[in-house]
Amino acid sequence: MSTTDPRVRTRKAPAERAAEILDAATAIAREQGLGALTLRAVADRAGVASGLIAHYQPSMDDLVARVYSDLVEEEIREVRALAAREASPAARFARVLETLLDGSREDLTVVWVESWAISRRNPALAAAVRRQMSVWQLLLVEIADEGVADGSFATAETSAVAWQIMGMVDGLNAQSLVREADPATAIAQMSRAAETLLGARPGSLALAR
Amino acid sequence: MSTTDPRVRTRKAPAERAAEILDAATAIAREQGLGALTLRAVADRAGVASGLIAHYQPSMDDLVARVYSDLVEEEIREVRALAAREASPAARFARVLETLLDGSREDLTVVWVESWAISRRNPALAAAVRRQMSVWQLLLVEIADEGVADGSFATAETSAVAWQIMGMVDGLNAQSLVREADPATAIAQMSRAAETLLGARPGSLALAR
DNA sequence: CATACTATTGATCGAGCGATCAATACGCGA
DNA sequence: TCGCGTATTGATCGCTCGATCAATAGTATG
Repeated sequence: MSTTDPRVRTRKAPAERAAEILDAATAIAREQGLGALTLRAVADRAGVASGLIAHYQPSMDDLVARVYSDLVEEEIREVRALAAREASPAARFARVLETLLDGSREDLTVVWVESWAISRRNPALAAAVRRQMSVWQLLLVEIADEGVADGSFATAETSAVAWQIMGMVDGLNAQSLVREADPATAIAQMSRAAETLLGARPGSLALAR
Repeated sequence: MSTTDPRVRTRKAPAERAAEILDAATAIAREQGLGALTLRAVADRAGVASGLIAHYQPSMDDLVARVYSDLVEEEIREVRALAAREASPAARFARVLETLLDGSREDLTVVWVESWAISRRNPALAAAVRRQMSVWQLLLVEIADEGVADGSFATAETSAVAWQIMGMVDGLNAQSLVREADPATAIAQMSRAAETLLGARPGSLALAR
């Protein structure tokens, strides 16, 4: 029987290795949340020694912030793309609410909720959270402004309304982590609430099925 | 110069000591959140050896869950008392929303947000969170039912509406930890949204100032 | 006053964390 | 093909965590 030899080293281009490490970290965050992002966990997942992680990512705090940003950025891009396929501002807004609340993104909700707590002791993450919240809000403001422009919404405060709706959605998702609830009900109620805040015609944010 | 003698032991009645430890733990949670609740931190705060904490609280997970429950229970009691002073169901509901969103309970919001994240690795806390969420929801349902009974609200779904409003409020509070916002705006918008969901007359949940 | 009970102490264990670093060996350019 | 640069390894440090436990000393009881 052969003793387990020291690991065969495979030497890769720095950029390639860095990407692998980031991929491994991202996968862990998706599956187990940001709290599971430890030096050794990432090393195991990437199949390298722990020291190599530190070589490419001198600070774990920064890595956590980076992974968080990448994940949320991708989510925003996806949601934006889904919204863009709808014909009207009202339909776009409705699609965003539905996509965020349909329960299909639980892994991201875990990341999101953990980010609030971890931010308190990770300044880099705190900054990233603030940044990505602004990006989210901007997406909602854009659609809201379009709705105001074409007359389907009526509010002078799209910015404040966007923040409000965003907070509400986040809370409902966080709640869904603890208590299983029917997504359809949450979507329907959130849509009605959004209609009120946006000054949209009642029912105009209900999903056409 | 005298060497620092071993600590003078003060022996107290078990019930008294247990209460002191719980008080120390509660104070830490209020000031620094549930994440700061460590064996040694509680021992320092209570002025006793670390081993004594373990003597009275064999599991830190349980202590965290207990402290969480106590804090939330007290908050619910306070909010309930404030609501009870209002004359009508609509005024009571409005008072609850205002109290929860006026930004004066940031320490509890930190506890609340951390509880979601820590629950994922602390089953006792997870159970406590579910339990207290139900208590919160029950308070809202009670007021909502009273409103339906006296005709000021019109919805067949007070239970679902209560869950929804609770989630929304939690999300807005969590958001306020990261982004400073005007509480008055959040309260006004949340009230309008709640009117829609409860089937209340527009403006009936606005605060009488 | 003597004794037994137990509240209390503080050292200790094992685990996990981020970070550091000397040693090693891979692979490209000369 | 050789040698150098550096990617990579894995041991190690210092720290904090929850938990455990033998030793100690208050206090009540007889």
